[in-house]
Amino acid sequence: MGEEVRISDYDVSGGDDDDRVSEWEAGLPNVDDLPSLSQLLISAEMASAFSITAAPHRSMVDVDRASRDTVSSLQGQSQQHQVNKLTDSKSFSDDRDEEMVVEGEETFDLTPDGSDSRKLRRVDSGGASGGAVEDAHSAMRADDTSTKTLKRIRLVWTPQLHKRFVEVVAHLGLKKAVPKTIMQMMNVEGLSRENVASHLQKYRLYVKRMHGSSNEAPSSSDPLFASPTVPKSSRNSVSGGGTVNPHSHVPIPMPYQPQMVPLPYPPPQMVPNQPGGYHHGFDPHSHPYSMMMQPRDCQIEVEDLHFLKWKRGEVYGVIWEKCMKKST
DNA sequence: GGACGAATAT
DNA sequence: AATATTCGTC
Repeated sequence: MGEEVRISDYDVSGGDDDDRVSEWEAGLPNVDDLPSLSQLLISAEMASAFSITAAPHRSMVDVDRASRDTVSSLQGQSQQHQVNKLTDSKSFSDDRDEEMVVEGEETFDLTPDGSDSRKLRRVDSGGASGGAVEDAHSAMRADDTSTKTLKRIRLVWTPQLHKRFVEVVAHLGLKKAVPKTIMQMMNVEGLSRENVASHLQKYRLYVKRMHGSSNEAPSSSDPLFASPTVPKSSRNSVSGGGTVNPHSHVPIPMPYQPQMVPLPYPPPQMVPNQPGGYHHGFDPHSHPYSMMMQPRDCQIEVEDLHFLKWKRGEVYGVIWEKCMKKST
């Protein structure tokens, strides 16, 4: 349902764009209607009062260059921007007890330019050199599917991203949690299997390490471990609701800052990065896999997971939840 | 040949 | 330390 929208959003086939461009151009004001760029729009007094100086004259070349710079910088920054946005937005966590307000449309997007970036990587392992510099025009063209010269930039696993990762791994169980599956279930645009594999490797090491040291809560040594979730009890079979998730291991979170704000799974989403036939991210009807751990506050651990059904970006129901007081 | 996971590189 | 890349294996 949402998929078609996404697909059209990322449609890069030329025809439609041409129409829209000409439509857009038709709506532009006539040259005669536009004031000269050099024309003063405010009085001289006003200008001096606000220390406004006249902008230097700009030629078409300057304007063109500036717009290219803007485009290329946007392409370069968009990923970091997205990541930062995720990091910043929820800093004021207000924990709701019931009534988890979740914006179903919230979506991760790590794609630098909104188009297929998964294939961008190492197009030129040996050659390297002026890829990004080369043809500015091709960079501006909407159809970038052939010019994959952008290098995938280093992914930062924000607490939000990691949280979703942990949720998915917990849902799958450590056995079925393999990179590709995780990647698909995380449903994050621009997230590659390699990204997940690397993170998963670290995660497994962490789990192993935690398993060895019988005690949970590394406490003082690792302040980042102030995780609100439950590392222990991954062994005991899940009480209540058993059928839905046979392996509802309580996830062992990695040392990241606690994330109190529930970050919902977005509705299944077309991942434009996926090659060819992959567009079925996940079917929400047959797989109500969305779940989240939502610690209320520091005193409460979440024993089991909250499973939510998603449909058209809305929560249909909480299947179960179970919390338990921390014994301290 | 693709996916996985461990080893290794950055 | 975190993440990416390589490489042997299935």
